[in-house]
Amino acid sequence: MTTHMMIELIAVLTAVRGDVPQVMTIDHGRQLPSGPLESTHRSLQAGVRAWVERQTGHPIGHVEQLYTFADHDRILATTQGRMIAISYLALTRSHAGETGWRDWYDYFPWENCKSDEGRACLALIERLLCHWVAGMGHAAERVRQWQRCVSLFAIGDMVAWNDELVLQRYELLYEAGLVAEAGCPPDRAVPGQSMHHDHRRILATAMARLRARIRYRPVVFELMPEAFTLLQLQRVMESLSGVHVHKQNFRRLIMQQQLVEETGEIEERTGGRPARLFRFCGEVRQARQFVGTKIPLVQP
Amino acid sequence: MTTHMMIELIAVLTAVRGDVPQVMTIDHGRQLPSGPLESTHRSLQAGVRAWVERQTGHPIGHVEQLYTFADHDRILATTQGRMIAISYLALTRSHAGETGWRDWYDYFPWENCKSDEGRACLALIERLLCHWVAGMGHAAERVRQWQRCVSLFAIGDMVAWNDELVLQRYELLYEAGLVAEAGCPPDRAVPGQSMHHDHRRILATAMARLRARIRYRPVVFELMPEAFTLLQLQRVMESLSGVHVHKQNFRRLIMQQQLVEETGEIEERTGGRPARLFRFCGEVRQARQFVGTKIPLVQP
DNA sequence: TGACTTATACTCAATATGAGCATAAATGGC
DNA sequence: GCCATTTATGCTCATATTGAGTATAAGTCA
Repeated sequence: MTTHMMIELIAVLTAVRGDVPQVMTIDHGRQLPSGPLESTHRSLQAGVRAWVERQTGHPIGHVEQLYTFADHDRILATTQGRMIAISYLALTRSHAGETGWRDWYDYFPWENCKSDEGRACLALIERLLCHWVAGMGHAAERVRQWQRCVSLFAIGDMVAWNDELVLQRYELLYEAGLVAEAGCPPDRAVPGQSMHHDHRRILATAMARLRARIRYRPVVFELMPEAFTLLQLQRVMESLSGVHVHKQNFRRLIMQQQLVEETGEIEERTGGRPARLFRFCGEVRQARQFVGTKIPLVQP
Repeated sequence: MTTHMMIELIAVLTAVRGDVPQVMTIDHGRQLPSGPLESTHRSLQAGVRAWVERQTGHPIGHVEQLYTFADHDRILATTQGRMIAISYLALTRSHAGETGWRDWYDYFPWENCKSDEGRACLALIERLLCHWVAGMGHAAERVRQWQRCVSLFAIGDMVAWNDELVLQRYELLYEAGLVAEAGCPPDRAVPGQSMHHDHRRILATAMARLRARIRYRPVVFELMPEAFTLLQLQRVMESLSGVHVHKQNFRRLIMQQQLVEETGEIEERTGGRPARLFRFCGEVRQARQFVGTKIPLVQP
């Protein structure tokens, strides 16, 4: 029953610099930081928290378990034991130019529908998937997989783009052999940097989870500075979700939910009319942290 | 690095009998079924699936990872190694009177707000929590914890009942020392059967996850028979979520989403006017399984 | 000064939602 | 057969939410 096992903790540590969501990496952006579970850790959560805070020197806000993997890829070559990886999403406030931070969308350019680069990448993916489906033997399978492509990548305006399907889209590209991790030669692969092992997959899981969370829970504020303007908040939401937001409606929803309160200060350097600064009213809402945020995310 | 470890898989296997959600247990309802991870399993998910199907003889529909625990409670006494438990939610269609099945609400009577028993239990909990809070030293702490009680148990109509907060409510009762698992003597505990280890906590996690899932994904149908009337579907949704639904609005939403199609058959034995039978159109929707269901859940 | 930027307030139509009314079609009791 | 009761099903209506636009304020920069 008791066999040789290694438990590995993998952290997707995320922060936002300017408006750009970033992830902490090691090995020149090829891997996520990871470490073994130590017996001194009171719990898994405590283990991740302590270890990440020691590594980066930053206090961590939100920490959340993502997924536990134990696939055959993860069988250790050296011992006859198995490798179990428990992945976590951790949010931290800011960082002053330390190394290791990479942009989310270096790995998933197609997830950034806001940018021209993202849209170009999506157009390319559409062509490649079309080609992939066309090469299938059975007609029924062709139809089924094309349906899947259409709904995941919102091809042809039949369905709306769903920003939370990051993992499903990556898995489709993997199945279609369009990413380097699936053994695809770099010149045929879709744009986007690959990672070692299944780390890009784990990053996709984290992105999907965070995109889902910011919709219903006030976790964005873990990534914001103490005081911020409503446009700054909107820009962070947009860059995390990868889609545009209607500015006036965004303000309306934030205000009417009383998630934030005015600091009384004014931000002068907006490039236009000065803006009021806000802070998250976490104290009031800490006890009733279950009410949920609603953010209007729309198409470009 | 490589230490003695035991990986345990714990399954919350759920089915619905009549209108009643049930969970598979062992040890006279005191434990959830669990087994060690075997090296023959290709992946964790495959391991759970194979093992549960072998144990029950039923095919499993939806399988979903819940959470991985490694707290100090779980350190093995016999060896110096650590115990890791990976919990799963699994859904199966029906069962013909096998042993081991228990009602959800035997463990969590307060989660069933539909029933008189549930409402009575909630009234009792309100009194007990009030007493717990009153005994606190600091006034600030009293206010904070009472806020928490109010929002979790929807005390005094200030906030609406949120059916997805099963885990948070259980944790509050645990902290308040009102459940047997927290060392509370049975005569002082809140109604509801306790379980060994942290198994009731894991069940709470599963219930919360399933309540959240049925709102946005068409997983209810994994629990339904092949053909069903709309009222049967509604009753299952209500019993899973524990709250009432407006019948006409429920039908409207189900129909307009085209989740189901008529079988052409008629169910005569409704106790009133015969009802049309429906089936889930899974074939059509399998490819675009990401659209999401919307179910109107309201208060009694 | 005028073009441009951002901030902020307000309006309006389309849609979604919650709640109810009305009618249809079966049952069982008398 | 008649009537109370049960469930099924179709339809209406007020209200809330949402998407999208207009209008105005108050800065910057050339």
